[in-house]
Amino acid sequence: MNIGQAARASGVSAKMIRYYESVGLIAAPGRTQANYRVYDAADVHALRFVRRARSLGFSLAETQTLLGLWRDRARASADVKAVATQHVRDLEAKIAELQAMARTLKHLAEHCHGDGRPDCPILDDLSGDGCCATAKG
Amino acid sequence: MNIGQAARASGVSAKMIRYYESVGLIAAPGRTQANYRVYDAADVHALRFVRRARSLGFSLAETQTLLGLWRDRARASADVKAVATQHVRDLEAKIAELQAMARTLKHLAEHCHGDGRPDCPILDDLSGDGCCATAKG
DNA sequence: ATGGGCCTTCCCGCCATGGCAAGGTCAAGG
DNA sequence: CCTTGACCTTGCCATGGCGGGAAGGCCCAT
Repeated sequence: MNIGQAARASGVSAKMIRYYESVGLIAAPGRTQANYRVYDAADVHALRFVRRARSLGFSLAETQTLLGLWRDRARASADVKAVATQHVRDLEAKIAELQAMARTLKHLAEHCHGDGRPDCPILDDLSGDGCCATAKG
Repeated sequence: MNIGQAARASGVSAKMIRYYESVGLIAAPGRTQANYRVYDAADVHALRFVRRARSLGFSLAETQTLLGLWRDRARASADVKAVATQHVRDLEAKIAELQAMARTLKHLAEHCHGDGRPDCPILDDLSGDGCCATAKG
């Protein structure tokens, strides 16, 4: 199986497969005499694992850890759970951060006329003038 | 006012001030004979504006737009509001994406024993095996 | 033998920022 | 005057995950 077929079978682009190999996330596969990479079903399975982990927002480093645990039949599920719950905490921290931005901005936008006049509480807030309707915090 | 003083006064690092100048976000300031950048209070005000916009998650491009509107006394507040509400939509889309990840992961983690046994629904999900049955690898 | 589709490596771009290095400048103190 | 140390200058490298593209090799069908 060439890299293109593995890419189509796994949903990971050929470019990314090479990249994952280069950073040590997946092992270097065998090569043909013409130096083409050769993949098998297990490789495709691992690539799909990576794709799914990435789609859940795990970094490549975390994905590498998970891949290691996946391959380790003697793993403790607690180790997997620790990675997952830490990532949930990271996600929730990021969500809270974005929500704070959105909340502030929505509040400011609500108080903006949104017409042809130049007066704008959004710009007032950004400029730090603290003029009329600044909603900080 | 040298760049270091402007950095301390604005909360934007000297490195970033130079970067913002290089990408055209802020205008190139005057220089001393020794080629040192010279800033005044208005520059610091603009830098604080940028810092606040960045802290609300606006990209540099959006920040540039907002800076232009800020400086344009004939602006229509509708233009500002449009940038802000679009950004709110972007933020909310990102939030929804992260929440979907967190939801899935929390669900999986809840069903993981988290003990010394190797069986783990998180890995099962990532490996695409399906839900609970296959513990073979 | 030629065309096209695949493969290879290598480099550049994104975004926003930090870090480091080599050199110039300035003010204070010995 | 000279040193010291804090500051400034430019420039390059790195991050994280990709995408794009160039230049060249390989394979298969016509």
